[in-house]
Amino acid sequence: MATMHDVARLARVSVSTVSYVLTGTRPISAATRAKVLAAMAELDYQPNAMARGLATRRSRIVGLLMPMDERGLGATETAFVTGAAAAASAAGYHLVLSPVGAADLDDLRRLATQRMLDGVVLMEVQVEDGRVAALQEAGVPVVLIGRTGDTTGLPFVDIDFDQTVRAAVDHVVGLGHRRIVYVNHSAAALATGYGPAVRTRDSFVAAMAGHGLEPLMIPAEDSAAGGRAALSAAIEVAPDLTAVLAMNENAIFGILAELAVRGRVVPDDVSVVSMVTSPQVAELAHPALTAMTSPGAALGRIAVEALLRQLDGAGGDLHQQLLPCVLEIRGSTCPTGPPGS
Amino acid sequence: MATMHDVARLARVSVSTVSYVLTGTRPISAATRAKVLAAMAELDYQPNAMARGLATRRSRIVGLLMPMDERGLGATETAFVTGAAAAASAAGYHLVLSPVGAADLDDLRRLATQRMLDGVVLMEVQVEDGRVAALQEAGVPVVLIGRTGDTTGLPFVDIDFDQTVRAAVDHVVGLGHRRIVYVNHSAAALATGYGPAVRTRDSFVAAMAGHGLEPLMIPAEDSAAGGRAALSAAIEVAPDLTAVLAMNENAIFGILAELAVRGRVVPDDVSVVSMVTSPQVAELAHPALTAMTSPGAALGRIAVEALLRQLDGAGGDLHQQLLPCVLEIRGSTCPTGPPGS
DNA sequence: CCGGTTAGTCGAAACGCTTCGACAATCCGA
DNA sequence: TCGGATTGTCGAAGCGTTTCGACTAACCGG
Repeated sequence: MATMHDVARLARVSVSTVSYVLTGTRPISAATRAKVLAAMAELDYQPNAMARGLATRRSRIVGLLMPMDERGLGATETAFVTGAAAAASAAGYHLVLSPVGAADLDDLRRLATQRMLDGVVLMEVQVEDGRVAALQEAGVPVVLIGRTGDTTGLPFVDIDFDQTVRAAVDHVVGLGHRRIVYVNHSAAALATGYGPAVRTRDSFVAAMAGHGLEPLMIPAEDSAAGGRAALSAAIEVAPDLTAVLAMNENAIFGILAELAVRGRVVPDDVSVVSMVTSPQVAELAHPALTAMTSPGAALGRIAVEALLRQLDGAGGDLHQQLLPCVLEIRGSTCPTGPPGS
Repeated sequence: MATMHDVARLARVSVSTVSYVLTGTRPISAATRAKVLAAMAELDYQPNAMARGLATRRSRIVGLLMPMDERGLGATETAFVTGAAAAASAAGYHLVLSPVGAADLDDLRRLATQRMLDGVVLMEVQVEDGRVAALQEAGVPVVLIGRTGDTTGLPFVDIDFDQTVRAAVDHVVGLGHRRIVYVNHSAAALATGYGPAVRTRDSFVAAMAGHGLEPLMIPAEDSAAGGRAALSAAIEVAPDLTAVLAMNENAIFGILAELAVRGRVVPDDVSVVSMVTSPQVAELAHPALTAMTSPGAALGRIAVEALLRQLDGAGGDLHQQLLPCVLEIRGSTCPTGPPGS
């Protein structure tokens, strides 16, 4: 635990000189710099992060705020986290994981006011999200993964759900499908204004309308059982369906199971596309799922990078970005049979 | 951003008095305490975490160190993370996620010497893991999730792989199966001494021997494709196999797919048990998988709690704990048919 | 009624860094 | 050759806490 004092003494310079060598804030002669660096190496010196943080009023820590209520994270959210952690670490920042729900605004405020976090990335953003305002009041820079209803002045990165839904719809319509059902997130998610749920619903309606088709959406709990129930419900309403798009990472396996039970084979009888999915998950099913593959880790990375840029004052332009999901055709979709067959 | 000075001035007491009210280190009269608390409330005061950290030499931050090389985290590891985050947060600590691989020991040393972390939880521990020594040299308290080969003096929490494997083997043997193959993690994981891989291998051999059966283990890459390949290999060696135990969370779906392709139905022809798995994943398959369900979040929680206890000096006893996986019988296992049929 | 605790408070010195103002020495163009 | 920049270094004042020693006033047993 050598301190700067020790280094200074050993190098026979003043403490401030050591500091300048470290931060490059002022010019230092090559000779002195060498002496100081040698002393540092000899003492195995590492600056004390707390002291530096106190003096600079910057902790070099950013927070990743996510509600951790229910069942933990899906594969997609996990990718955000790892992407964010990697980006932070690459920039010499630390990433703290704060399980602070949309509910406990007081916890959030406390967290924000402690000045331990230079900024935060907010995950699982609701269309109306009190956390954003709370953080802004506390003067903590924020970047959203996802977005609120009104995004004016708010930096965010999100999946381009509209593009995603349209691409998926276009894909199956292009294959000849007409009777298409969209299995969304849960009714509860829809009700609380969970962005991905409401946005995809709206886009689905619009996309189907664009093709002159009737939109049929069914919400599903985020579990295999939920998926089975949803598919049963869908078949009830539209026995003649030939394609299902599913948003819900876990539900989709239930959907496949229920289709199998009912003797409808994928993709011959029913085409299935998984909506915001990692390749690994898509490969789990058999046949492998045609999917809109999510930008995953990139989202987390970009969010953190935007946040750091904002911190480094470079600021200027507001970072608002939508990342597309890209269609990867695997084995779960195919053209409809000849009409009338 | 009120400071302690502001509070002190408003309450007409000295700074140290405010501090004593906050920390309870010295007796304070009820009247003064009330004044101080009122002032804090009025100013919306929150202690500055950095300053406190500097003065106390304790950051109230613990690290979760995990290599984030490959494909990110599986569902099981994700559960560790969320469990750890929740536990830290509940204790008023912060949890930083540090993607520091087993390789970059220098990064680790730097991290450790910065005194930003009061202690760390180490994930994905190898049987020989240089990180442990590096951290101990730096004087940073550690708790492992997993364990090294020699655990003397090292606090850890791990899954009881021996119990898990035995329970799974006993289950299928009890159902009448004799020709049983174990699909392990990848050959690479085995080679680098990844604990779960080597330990389950050994336990499997022992458990099978205990039943007078021949152990057959096949490594598999951690992907659906890996699982398919592994099952093909298994059938090559043991065409008459009737049960497969699989460790590999992703591979297992490949195994199921390959079985389906080969016309072997689960569970009638082949019983399958998934080895260290979350219920959600087990429910994804159809039929739902009989599985040894992993302690998941509990592991992360317990690790952090043990670490914090260690930090609070309570210390004393070394925390070494193995958590069992519990067998949950679902649809993927059943008794063998009548002999000779 | 007196010396010794104890309760309650204060001031000042850390903690380990950054940064500002000052100062000496060197440089350069006129 | 001189005066103003520039370069390189130092000392000291923070940053916002905790904590130690000291002090006062009240308390208590003998």
